[in-house]
Amino acid sequence: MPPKISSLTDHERPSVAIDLVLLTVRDRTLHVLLMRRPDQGETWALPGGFVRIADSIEATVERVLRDKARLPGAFVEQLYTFGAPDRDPRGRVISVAHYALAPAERLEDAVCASPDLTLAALVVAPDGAITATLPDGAAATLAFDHGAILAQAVQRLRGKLDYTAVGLELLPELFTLRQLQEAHEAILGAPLAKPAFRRKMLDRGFLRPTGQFETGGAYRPAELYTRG
Amino acid sequence: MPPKISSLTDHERPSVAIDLVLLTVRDRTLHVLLMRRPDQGETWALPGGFVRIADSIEATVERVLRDKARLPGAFVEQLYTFGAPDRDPRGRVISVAHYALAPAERLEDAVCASPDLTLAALVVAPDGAITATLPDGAAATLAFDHGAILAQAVQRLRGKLDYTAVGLELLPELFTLRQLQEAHEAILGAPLAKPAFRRKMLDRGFLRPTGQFETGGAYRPAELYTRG
DNA sequence: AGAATAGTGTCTCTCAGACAGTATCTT
DNA sequence: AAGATACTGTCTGAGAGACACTATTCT
Repeated sequence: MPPKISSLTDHERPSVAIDLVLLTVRDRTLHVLLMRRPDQGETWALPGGFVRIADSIEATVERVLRDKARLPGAFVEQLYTFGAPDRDPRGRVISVAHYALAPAERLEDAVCASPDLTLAALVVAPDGAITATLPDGAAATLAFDHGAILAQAVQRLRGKLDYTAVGLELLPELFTLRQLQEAHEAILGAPLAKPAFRRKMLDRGFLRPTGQFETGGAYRPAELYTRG
Repeated sequence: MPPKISSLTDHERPSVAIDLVLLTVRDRTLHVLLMRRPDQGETWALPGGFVRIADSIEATVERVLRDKARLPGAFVEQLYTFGAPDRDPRGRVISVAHYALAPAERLEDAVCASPDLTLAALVVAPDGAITATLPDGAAATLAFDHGAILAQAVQRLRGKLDYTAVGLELLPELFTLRQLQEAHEAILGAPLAKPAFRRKMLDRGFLRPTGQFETGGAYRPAELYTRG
């Protein structure tokens, strides 16, 4: 019997999980959805779940998105697979990390529906280190290597902003160019020039004007756009 | 006992493997290292191996690189994790795919040392589909989902060419700008303008002139550069 | 001398950043 | 009318592509 086949049956196998970095923008600040971990003291964790033997990775992500974050159908992309032998003290767990984006309202609904969820603001230090700040102002202690996963998700998102329409996933159906620019600025942590931002977005054809305008504002209403 | 803990012990666990897309440039064409699979008929596969329970993913990659491809220390980066339940007919195997780059000479040495290895040229069809062509001119039949893994590796490499010095990994210690340009052109499948290419490479500081010149050429010798 | 390639100078076009200006809405 | 914001026109500088030119080596 060739050794390759025997490896399938003989060797002890690790558990495989997925973890989800669910990001949104609220109050001009990037936020992440965290779950309370009662078994780990006052630490917080990214929503996650084990990959069952008959499920694909994508199906597992969708299940976690539905059951733990109550956000089926959000934008998701695979991020990186973390497999250090000691990353989870409970045993050997390899985690296929994903990041997901959703409008703030949808995440707020999810947080209201479950007392174990919270939205933590991401504060970027001058040296680039990221701190997740809980609503009470305290810094969240993250379980396992979830801090590293979070940092990598933010980095990936920043890189994708330049050449994709990924920022649109953070906004509701109809939005103004100012909202989109504020979302970009929140992710990049730096201000952007308005005229250049407008031209770039419109020239690329990622969005389409609707002819409708925002209401309720104190000043001149801006036009509403949608994905196009 | 909370359900999270029980998942670690109760559930049936998948096998986890790594697969390696080992790329190089030879004769102005991108090539990939393939292994013969006697148990799968006349099909070819990417070098790979199972992640042992106490090994990290990186250690597994290094082991495969050393034992199967005989190329320790090559440039490697994680690519994507493939986890469709039916991707391997022998059982449930989740594969963390990586891609690696090495100079052609080093890969040719590895191929000479092992009769189960070959270098297949990657021919890109007008529609973008990639065919691995064996030295005898026949198209290689790839095992499992290795065709999809290969395609994704090429796509990632193309994207990285623009903003990183990743092309240098494909060349020997000393190289000319023409060699570097030919490597880029082989990966992109399109010709590049010489002056623009020179300026970009030199301005970015990725490489450093050595003052030495190539020898044995039929015409004017070009200066040799190295990483810097 | 001629051929082939190495390497450079210059023009243009595109695009991002910056600034200032005009337009339109609310109070 | 005043004030605030939406939206636009224009200048400038950086960088890529195209082209032509000079430089150097071998036959």
